[in-house]
Amino acid sequence: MTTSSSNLATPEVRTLAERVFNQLQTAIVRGDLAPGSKITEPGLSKAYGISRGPLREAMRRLETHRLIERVPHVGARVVKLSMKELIELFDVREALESMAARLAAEHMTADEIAGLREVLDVHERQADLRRGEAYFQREGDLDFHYRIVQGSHNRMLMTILCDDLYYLVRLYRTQFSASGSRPQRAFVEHHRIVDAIEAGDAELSELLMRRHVSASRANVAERYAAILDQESTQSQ
Amino acid sequence: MTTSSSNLATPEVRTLAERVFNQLQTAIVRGDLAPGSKITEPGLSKAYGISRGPLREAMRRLETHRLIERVPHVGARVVKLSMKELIELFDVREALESMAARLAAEHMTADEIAGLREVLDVHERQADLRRGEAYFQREGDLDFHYRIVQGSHNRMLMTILCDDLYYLVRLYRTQFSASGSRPQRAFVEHHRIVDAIEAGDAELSELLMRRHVSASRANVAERYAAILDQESTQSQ
DNA sequence: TATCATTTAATTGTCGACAATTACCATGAC
DNA sequence: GTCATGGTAATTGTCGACAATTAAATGATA
Repeated sequence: MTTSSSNLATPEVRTLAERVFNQLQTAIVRGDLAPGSKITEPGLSKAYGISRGPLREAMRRLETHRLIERVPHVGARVVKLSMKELIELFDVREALESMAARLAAEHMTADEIAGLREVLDVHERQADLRRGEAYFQREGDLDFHYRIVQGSHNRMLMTILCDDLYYLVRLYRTQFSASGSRPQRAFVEHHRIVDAIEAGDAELSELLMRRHVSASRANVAERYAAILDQESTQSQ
Repeated sequence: MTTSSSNLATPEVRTLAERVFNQLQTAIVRGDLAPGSKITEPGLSKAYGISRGPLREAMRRLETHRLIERVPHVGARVVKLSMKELIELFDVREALESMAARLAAEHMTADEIAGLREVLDVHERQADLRRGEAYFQREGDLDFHYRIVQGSHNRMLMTILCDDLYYLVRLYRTQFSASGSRPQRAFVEHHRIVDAIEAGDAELSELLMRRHVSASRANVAERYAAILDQESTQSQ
């Protein structure tokens, strides 16, 4: 709905399970379903007006996307990212996205590169309009990374990153209410990455993307440490 | 059953769906269910003596592990790896396993390193016994990679590599009847990787593992090209 | 004979009910 | 007062049947 389109290619809802999966997925990412809260099959079944059959299928899909955690005979809970898991997520992203950047430099078409530059332009224009507001930038940032992964022309990479991990990235951004971290720096880095890709320099593209993700992780870790510090000072 | 234990930590079959999932998983990896063959819910339901409910759950788990492919309202087929997808798999492995090696060099405990060396010893002893036979070596090779991933202490990495991709690796080895490729080279590479990990040299561990996987991919690609060549000469 | 439309069979999607397991709560013993 | 034990309620796991969709088979027409 609010996404900048282009990437989210309407998952073709052909079945009840798919529809409810989408609804639940957005509900979790948006925070409507609180992290760590228990979700019960009869409850959701009534809430969404479907039987437990397709609902279980939707829940299993949520589980594979790591948005909920299920225990046999016990139940399911909405995932609650810890700092440790967040760092883990960044490490995996660093590995996969740097590889994606390398492959993108080798396989990306002229059209795809043009589209990538367009994303950067929109990105920058929004930055001029509203300096502080980083809401749209976040989606734009995701769109940028999204397109590079697609440019790798590696379907397995696309599945793991776009279908699995990026949901977690968005979930983290709502859970930690992560606001604009380091916009200007990210701009520059994005530009350099695109330059390297356009030049067909696989090695450089990989290196720059690796640094980019790594810097993002360091920034998040720093911010989180600050929050922890602040909380311990307040409460105790 | 035939695996060298240690890693495969008995998935605790607490439900029918889990049991059937394990049975189907081994059946697919062993090739009892032919690649590309269509599997039907009533068929499997009767074959395994369970209703379609838990069977569908098992099938969905197979789908998330990329062992079958499902199309809504149409059906499911056992996955059939193409050469393109195989290369994709290697690229993803290169990215993730090199990261795993880096993290292993930083976080692996002394006990874990000792276990790793033990695997190498067994590996080498078997190589002395039977030069040509590479059957056990393959499992040993997987065990080696498995332990390094676990040594990374990154749960997300472990899930993606061990729970998802390694099933595909084993499937590929049966589908392409990949026999011992380059045992002596792999030995040396394995040893050097462990040395780097033990020395705590993250950079070197990462580099060596990257080269190791990359060499493996090159080897597979070369062999496959040879097979294709041979087939085209024979049939046409 | 080839192509298209219609029918038909089979498979998947969905539903409601029953059984098994688990968690919670109350009661009682130490 | 704390811990163990039993019972009860709720949730998950499983099943069989019905509805919807798809693919194949049959027949009709150009």
